[in-house]
Amino acid sequence: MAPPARRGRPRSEDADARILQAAHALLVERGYDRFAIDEVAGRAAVAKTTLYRRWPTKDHLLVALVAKLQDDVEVADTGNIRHDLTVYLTAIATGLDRMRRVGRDAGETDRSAGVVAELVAAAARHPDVGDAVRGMFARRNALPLTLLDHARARGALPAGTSSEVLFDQLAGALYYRLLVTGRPIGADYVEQLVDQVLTGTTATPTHPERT
Amino acid sequence: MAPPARRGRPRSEDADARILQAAHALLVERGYDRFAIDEVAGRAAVAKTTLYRRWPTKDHLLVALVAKLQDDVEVADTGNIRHDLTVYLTAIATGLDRMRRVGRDAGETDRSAGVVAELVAAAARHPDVGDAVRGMFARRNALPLTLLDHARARGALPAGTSSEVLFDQLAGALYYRLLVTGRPIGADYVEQLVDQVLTGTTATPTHPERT
Amino acid sequence: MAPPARRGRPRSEDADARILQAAHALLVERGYDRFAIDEVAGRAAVAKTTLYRRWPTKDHLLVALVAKLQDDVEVADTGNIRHDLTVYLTAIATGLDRMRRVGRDAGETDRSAGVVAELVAAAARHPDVGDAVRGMFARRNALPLTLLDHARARGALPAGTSSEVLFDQLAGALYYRLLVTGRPIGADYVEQLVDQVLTGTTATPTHPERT
Amino acid sequence: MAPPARRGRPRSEDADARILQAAHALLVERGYDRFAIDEVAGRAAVAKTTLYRRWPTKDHLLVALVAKLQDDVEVADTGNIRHDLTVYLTAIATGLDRMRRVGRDAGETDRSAGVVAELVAAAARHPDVGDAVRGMFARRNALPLTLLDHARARGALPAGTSSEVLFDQLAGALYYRLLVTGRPIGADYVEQLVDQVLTGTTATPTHPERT
DNA sequence: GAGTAATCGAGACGGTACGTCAAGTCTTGTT
DNA sequence: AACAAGACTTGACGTACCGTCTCGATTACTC
Repeated sequence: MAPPARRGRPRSEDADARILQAAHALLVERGYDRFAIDEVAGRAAVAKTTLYRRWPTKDHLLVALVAKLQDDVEVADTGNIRHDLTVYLTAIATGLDRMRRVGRDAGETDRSAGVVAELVAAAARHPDVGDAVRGMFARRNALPLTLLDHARARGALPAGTSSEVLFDQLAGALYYRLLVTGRPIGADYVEQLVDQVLTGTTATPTHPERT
Repeated sequence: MAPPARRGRPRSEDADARILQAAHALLVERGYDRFAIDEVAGRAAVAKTTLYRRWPTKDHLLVALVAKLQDDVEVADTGNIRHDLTVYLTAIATGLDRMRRVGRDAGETDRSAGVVAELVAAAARHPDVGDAVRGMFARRNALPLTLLDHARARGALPAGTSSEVLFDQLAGALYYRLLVTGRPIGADYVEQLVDQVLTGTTATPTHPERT
Repeated sequence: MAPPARRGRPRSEDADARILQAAHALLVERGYDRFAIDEVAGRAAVAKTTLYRRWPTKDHLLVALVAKLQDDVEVADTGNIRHDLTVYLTAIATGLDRMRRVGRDAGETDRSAGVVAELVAAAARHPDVGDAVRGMFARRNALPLTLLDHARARGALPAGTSSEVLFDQLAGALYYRLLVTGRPIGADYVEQLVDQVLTGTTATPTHPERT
Repeated sequence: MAPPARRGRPRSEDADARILQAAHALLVERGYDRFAIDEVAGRAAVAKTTLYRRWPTKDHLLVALVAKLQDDVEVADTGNIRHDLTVYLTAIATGLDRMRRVGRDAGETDRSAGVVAELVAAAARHPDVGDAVRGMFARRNALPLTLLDHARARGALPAGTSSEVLFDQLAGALYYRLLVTGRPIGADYVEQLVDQVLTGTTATPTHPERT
């Protein structure tokens, strides 16, 4: 079946691009508050109507933007769960760290959470934004979860372990640091975290692993 | 030493109380957006300036409010780390759950994070609010951390374990669920979480523990 | 030539009208202090921004309002300068007297200058308001000035007389009474004033005048 | 009779002086709006209470201040009315010109009326301020009025002339220029004004006068 | 010299309005 | 239809200044 023929002038894809680009620039410059839709439109040389036709809310635009920025983290299943997790979480941590700096002057050293926090708040404000955000995370975490499933299947994790809970422990620790305690999330932290989460669970691997 | 002589009319403690009370009521009724400073002042029968003299921002008021609401969670050190942690985390989870419902109609079932998310965002927006929030959490978490330290000291946790990282795994998982994935945080989840975190670590305790 | 193509939504003339009307009503009711922009907007059923887009200040609004209220005083050149001036000045005096009562309860007998004084003060505060006010008066006084010019041309005034200075004497006396001494400005006063100003000047008219 | 013995601490005359001085400085710097009582008190190193105990209102302070600034214009009765008036009015004009510049940057060329306009408006707002202002002017104008009376008595002015109306013509013209038309008030203007007012009236003097 | 009474400095307070800002909608004419 | 431009509604924000009040500390006069 043919798609229902659209009538009238088609939407400009160029506008989409310009808007997102302008929004990105502004977000980086200023952070989410002091981020005005009017100015995004202005910079994108686009009417506000055009913008609102695409994203009904400032928060919606934010999610769309973050979703686009979200570089797809590669997940390799090398068979060494400890190594694979470390790589994956380090990538996440790096991304978070980049975001937390958004909208702040270089010199500022406050350990704040920036855009991620606003994203979370936006998700809390609008149900549909929440759905979008959760969907984004679900898609993103699908691969690491199967990674854990595979590890358990081959005996690298105890049978009773829940992949989901295990992943909560890992990702949760990262976000907790970022959003709540504000403590730094360096490579050493990630390693220690993975170590400690897998301690005992991998103490008696069915298959030997390269450490 | 004499207390530094106060000059000028002292601040009305009554006003403080009335403001916080009004703010609390309004927050519960409406949630953080649709929570207007003007109205708080109005309900507290206080001039807006009086309010702003104390808290320069809506966000500042929020933190002050949450800090006051924060009922001190009791931590008992029974010697059974698994049990103590479960009790503690359950208390936290219950508190979070209560907060997430703030400002929503009873019927609403969206799994959103409400006030906590806004708190986190507020912390990200203003450095000083961030400091306050982090301080609040630090104070709150001090006791459970020593709990873990004691447990390790008596051999209930492996020597190499970092209390802090361990706590991140636990609290982090809770906040991650609340703020990011939005999945429910029931008693069963808390139990499974504690179990899994202590798995292996407590598999070979130096001292036997009363279950 | 084509009129410069208007872009965007045109300003609502309806809003203009409603604002001025509301402002007028409120000014008459209350006087210039106790005249709140918020309430003008409210009564006009217009957003405050809509009002501020047109007049950036309470003072600007006032001038615009007074300029509109300013009923054009008819000036007839009957050839009898004494008569014509008396008529004109009486009209002015009546207008001033009406304005001075604006915003006062009927019973109040204080001899104050009301709106005119505020208008003058507003002109002193903002350069652009001053320009507007001066322009308003210039337009208004143009006719009587030519009246005087004609009178001098036909010999009803001495050749050396400056119309402008003469007019200052007349109008000035009125405003001086209104704003400074606060003494009443009745029909008899106007007549005496005109008499005295023209005394001697018209003692030896070149052309006879009808009294 | 002895004055009723005052009880309690006497008012500090020093405070009076400091307040007026500070008010003067601030008025000159800023003009009447942007002239904040708080700042006057601050500069005078005086509590606001102390200030308000003396002048119940900003406007009252203004009048008191202007009254003090008002340098007493000398009036000499030389017998030459034209000359005496010119001298007197020139003094007034100079004073007005000084006041109109108050609170403006040197470069500003707008012809506005500054403090005088505010004084007039203040008089219009508060009845008692109005009384004070009118009293001030009455005292000030008493001498020139008797000057005119004397001139009429000795035949230098026609018998039917009203001194008051005549003075209105003179002073009125000055204030009209200052407050309404904003045109300059130079020495030449004053001379022309006096000339024109006395024209005809002094055309047939009983006693000859030195021109 | 111990009251008594008013003043003083400091600064919080209630109140009122101001002018601003940003979000999201609507109305033009144009493409 | 979508678009650019820009006016519109709504709602809140944070500020400014006024004039009042409440402290504790002075500073006189009086008894």
